[in-house]
Amino acid sequence: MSYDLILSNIGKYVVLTEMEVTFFTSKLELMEVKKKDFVLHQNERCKHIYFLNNGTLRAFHLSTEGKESTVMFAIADWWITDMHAFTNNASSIMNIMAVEDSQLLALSYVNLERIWSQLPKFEKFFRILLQKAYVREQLRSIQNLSLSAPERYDRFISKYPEIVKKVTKKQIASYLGVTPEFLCTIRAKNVDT
Amino acid sequence: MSYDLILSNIGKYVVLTEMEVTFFTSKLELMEVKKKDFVLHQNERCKHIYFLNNGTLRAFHLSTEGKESTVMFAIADWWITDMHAFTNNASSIMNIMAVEDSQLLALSYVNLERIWSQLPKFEKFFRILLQKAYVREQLRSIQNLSLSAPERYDRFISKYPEIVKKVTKKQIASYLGVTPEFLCTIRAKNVDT
DNA sequence: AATAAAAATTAATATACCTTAAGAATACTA
DNA sequence: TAGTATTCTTAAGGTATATTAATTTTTATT
Repeated sequence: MSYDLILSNIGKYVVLTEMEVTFFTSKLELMEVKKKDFVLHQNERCKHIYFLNNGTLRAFHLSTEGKESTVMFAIADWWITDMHAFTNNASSIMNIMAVEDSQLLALSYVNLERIWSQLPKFEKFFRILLQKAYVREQLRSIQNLSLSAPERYDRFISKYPEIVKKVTKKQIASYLGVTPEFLCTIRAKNVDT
Repeated sequence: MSYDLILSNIGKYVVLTEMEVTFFTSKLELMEVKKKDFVLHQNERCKHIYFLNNGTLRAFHLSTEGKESTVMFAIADWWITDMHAFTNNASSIMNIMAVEDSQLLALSYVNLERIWSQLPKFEKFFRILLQKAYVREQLRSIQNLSLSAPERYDRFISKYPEIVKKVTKKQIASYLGVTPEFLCTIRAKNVDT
């Protein structure tokens, strides 16, 4: 069933009653997207937060010069959205696109606010989710500042082996902040990978 | 009084009763630190989250090669901690040091858990706090990937003018991920700043 | 006020990473 | 299945930023 994964994801941090499960799942919309479909377009409103049942998504910022910067990848069991645009009803600074055919559960901000007000447990759950997201992003900043590109690549492949299987080298390069050509020379020197 | 600022900070997002204020403030410890005092040492446990009443703090990671990377600055009305170490009772990956004499309110994790369990409003407050921290950090990642050093410097001084007044150029350089020498040449070209 | 220490500046040289370009390998599409 | 587009790879040359070092300015200490 489509809700097993999301319920076990939430169940890691809070325990829900049957009624709470019913209320919560009634707010979810199941979505199927094809490879290369846009889940979110940059500069448009971001109405939903998405949970990945399966597949792979990529969030990327497109600069005025046409340069892509990958903000994050998401695979099964991950949540993804443009958090600023989502929580402030602002226009988004990133695109979210399917790397492969994917199945998502979408939750609108309007519904999330209803959930928060009726089920305070979800405030706790999202607090924990955001705590982990913040820690992850802060660690990324530290590593961007303190490590060379080859070191960042090594950490990436050992930290996210499942993502490495799904996305192109070019996309990894744009996450690490190097050109695909330079990532290639990095890999040529790493005899192993 | 020492609690005015923190209560107005919290009051922006949740409304507290008098009893809740009393309960919450009873968990805070007032601390005074002198310039260059360590509030947190890297590799040690991080027991507290800190709210700045006044002064300036800097969080920085020290690599094995001795290179400093500034993770964040905090001025009056900001919260600061090593979030990973704090929430997981893990050893910290950063130092937090006073840039100038500062007055802090410290809240231990043990007490924060008591507050969360007794006052669910504080789950909401921290959810919002973490949401903003995550968005800020994600934006920083995007800018590190997509902008040149001079552009990053321009954004920094226009986004954080109050911090610019308090910290050294060297510290700003280590936040931007450039050497102090290079920041200097950037500034020399910017006729204005 | 004098001295020491740290930060800021400037400049020469070095290097990590980028740009451009072209060919080879994979992956899509008709 | 061929044809086309995309990604990956390799290499030459270029640029942004680092390194080293020396000087000046600012800040801290006695």
